[in-house]
Amino acid sequence: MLRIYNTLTGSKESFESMVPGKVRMYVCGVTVYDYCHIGHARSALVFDVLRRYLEYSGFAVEFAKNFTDVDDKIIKRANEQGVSCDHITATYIKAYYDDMDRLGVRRATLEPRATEHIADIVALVETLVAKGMAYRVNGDVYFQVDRYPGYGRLSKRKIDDLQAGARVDVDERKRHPMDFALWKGSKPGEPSWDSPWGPGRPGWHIECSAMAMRHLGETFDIHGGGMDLIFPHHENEIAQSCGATGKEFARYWVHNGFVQINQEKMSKSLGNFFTIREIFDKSEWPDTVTGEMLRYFLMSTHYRSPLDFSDQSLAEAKNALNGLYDLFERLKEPAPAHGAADQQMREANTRTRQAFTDAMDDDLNTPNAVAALQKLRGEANKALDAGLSAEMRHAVRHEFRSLGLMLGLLQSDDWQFKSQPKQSVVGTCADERADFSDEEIAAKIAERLAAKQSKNYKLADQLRTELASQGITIEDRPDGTSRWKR
RNA sequence: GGCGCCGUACCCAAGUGGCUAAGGGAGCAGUCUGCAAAACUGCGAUGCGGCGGUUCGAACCCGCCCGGCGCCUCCA
Repeated sequence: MLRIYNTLTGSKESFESMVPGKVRMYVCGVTVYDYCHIGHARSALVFDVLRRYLEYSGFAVEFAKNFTDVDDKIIKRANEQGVSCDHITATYIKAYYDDMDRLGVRRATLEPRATEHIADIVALVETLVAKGMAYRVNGDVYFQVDRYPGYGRLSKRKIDDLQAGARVDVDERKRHPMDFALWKGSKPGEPSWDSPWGPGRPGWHIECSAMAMRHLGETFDIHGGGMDLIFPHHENEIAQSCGATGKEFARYWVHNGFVQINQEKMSKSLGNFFTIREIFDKSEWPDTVTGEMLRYFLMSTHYRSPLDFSDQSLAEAKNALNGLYDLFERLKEPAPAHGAADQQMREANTRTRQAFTDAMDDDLNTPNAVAALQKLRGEANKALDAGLSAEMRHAVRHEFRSLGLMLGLLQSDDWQFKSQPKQSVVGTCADERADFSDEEIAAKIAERLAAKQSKNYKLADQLRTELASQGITIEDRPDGTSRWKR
């Protein structure tokens, strides 16, 4: 039974879906005006894992993740580049998919866009106006926060405590400083749609309410996003949604913590952010390996804690994964029909699955879940020393694959091969390395093997040194063959 | 000013009242190896920012202090 931290109540609660066997969740996606950074990756991954775990737990998951494709920032970016808003959004939606695919983030079952739901949005705003919860100022429509008595219950704030205008000028036309735009009259040249209040476009918060209600119903199970969305975005979603329907909006509010750089929030204003593609481009490993490194890294800290990104932590994730994949290689070796350690291994598998699901049930405690996998690695290696049958070896690999699937890890069959660094393409270093083709390396290795067999170790070592000078490392295997990597 | 979070070994990171404080990385030692590399095995905090308090018992609860951070504005 999953227990999950609900921001609304401030405590871990047993998760019970409204409809048995079915979960409906909505996660705030991205505003498509720029490339995604690691913070976006973390959020996407957290909810990808939540979705995977719910599915493992037997739920059919209806998962909506939106694209905000009409917004001030998009308009600004389009004007800067002298292109249309459509061009901007198309560009960054494509980039988003590229990034998410490399991270192994599964597509949501529904991916609504704000511009495709203008009619829903207008209808929702009309309802709020009719109920007296929203008012018109020229071509704009504002939500009046003091008409919704529950305002502040998600972010635990009182309206009076909010220092409106502390860092931004208050719009004098608003009745209360915290009132927010549901509909914005548009200026010439901006994207606009007809409405009862004249040509305009949606405010930021209303699209999520409209799309969630359209696709998941007026009340649904889980609503998620980054911590920073708690206020004002999600607070406002609740106000306008509950205000319109008189029903609860989402039942469980789930928020992930930030990615930081040197203990500080990563943000564009501080200029200390890394885009996802930047990490892949800079990585010396192939994309599949880099993607798994990132996933492992992001899973090794609890989703609600802040997490510090660095090259070192990424390298540690790589090394930790190496240990797992090395075990998988060992498991592939020829094995007897019966093993002395089969029984204890079987028990270890069972124990691990229990520990893993216990960890996941406890508010998605992925660090503990990963620890359970690592513990099984040690047990499997010891069992291997004591003797494991072919069947049991297969069962162990299957256990890792099955549990790893919930985290999107450990699915590769040829990681060792793939984890050779990708070939450099530019720079003097690469030019030197390009001296040896794969064929030449193979020839050198064969030559060295022959030298070894005739116990001409001097020559063998000389060949190894020669290859090492080109950045090629040789590993001898027990059967006398050698493998190499750059 | 309001609301909130964090401080656990060299580094990362679980644990939040009671068996020997998970797990990973690094390091060190050993096994294997012609020598290496890789791998495997072993070792590692009498203590959980500090000081008090509650309790039979606290890393975990309470208070104060020190240090760091977030939200209150667009932000994952």
